[in-house]
Amino acid sequence: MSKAEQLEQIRKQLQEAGYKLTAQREATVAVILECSQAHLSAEQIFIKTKAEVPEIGLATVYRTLEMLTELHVLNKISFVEDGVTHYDLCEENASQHFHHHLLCLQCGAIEEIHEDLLVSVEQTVAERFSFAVLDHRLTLQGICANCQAANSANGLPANQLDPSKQVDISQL
Amino acid sequence: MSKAEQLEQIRKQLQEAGYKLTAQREATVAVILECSQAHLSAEQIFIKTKAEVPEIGLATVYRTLEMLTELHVLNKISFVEDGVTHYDLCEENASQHFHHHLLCLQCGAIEEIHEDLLVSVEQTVAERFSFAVLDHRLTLQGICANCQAANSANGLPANQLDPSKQVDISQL
DNA sequence: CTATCTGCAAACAGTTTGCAAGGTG
DNA sequence: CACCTTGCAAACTGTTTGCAGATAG
Repeated sequence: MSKAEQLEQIRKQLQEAGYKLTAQREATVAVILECSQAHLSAEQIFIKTKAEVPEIGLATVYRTLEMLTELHVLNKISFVEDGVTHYDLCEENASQHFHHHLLCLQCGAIEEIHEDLLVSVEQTVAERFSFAVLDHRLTLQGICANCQAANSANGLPANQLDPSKQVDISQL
Repeated sequence: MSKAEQLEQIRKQLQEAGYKLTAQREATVAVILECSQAHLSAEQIFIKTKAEVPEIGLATVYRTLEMLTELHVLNKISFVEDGVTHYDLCEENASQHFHHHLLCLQCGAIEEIHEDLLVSVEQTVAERFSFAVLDHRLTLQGICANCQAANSANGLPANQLDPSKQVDISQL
């Protein structure tokens, strides 16, 4: 599905839910689609949207994000426990199951995995704990391929954190 | 390992790291050990500690929690994206791998699973994405056994959320 | 005795809310 | 034209910090 189609679909969802189509909302949605891989925070979305629609206020962005979360267009997430909420675009298809994330502890990069790796895990839990699984949140923390290569090049163990290279993840 | 032994061990860790053993810190650690299953927030820990040591201040609790997190005695977590950090006691044994959580979306109960269910998942990711996994965060969201039973008793589908029973998870 | 630690209050950052003005359907 | 939506500023919440006095080692 193309960006334009996605935007059109979200627009329709808003309308069906009885919301009005304002310039601010469209611009916000456009920014979110544009940067869907970036896991932006509200503030970051605000700044990017303000570049398009300068008269927008931060409160409106928050209200729009809240709205989109209710409509299951977005998911709130926080990888780092720094009190900042980031927003993640939901998959457009039927599967309500949330995708997984790989968080590089060295460079802070976040990669998404869209295969569902937890089918058997969820089955195990359902059986062993009588727990009916509806969704999941999985983040694997480690070192991405790039940083492994960089570490090797510097004569360091590839699969161990290089503290000198480590960025402050809470700044992301 | 008993509570007393754990407390003793943490006390030793503090000392070795060059921290002083104050009454406030001991009381805070005691509360955390006491309620290790409850995933308390800083405020909740403060209230329980103040019951023991009334002259303690909230800032001290925050500073102690920060300290214990650095010493890898605690882990910061947030199941619900409400901006409140909760604290989770680390396993005392060698395995640095974080345990998993089952979050009941109906009653808000949180169960811990201490078996590592992700060995094969991590292997898959390592191979397919060249990602060196160091740790993980997994929360399975669904309906606990209790709520399933309650739903059944009320003639509702056991494995589907009963909205009328749903508590505000962000209040936990 | 000295460096660390404490409580308090003020400062902070992210988010939410009340309100009057503006815009959509 | 009625109601929704907006921007602004003020309020709020969880957390952090500066400081003078208290305290552990």
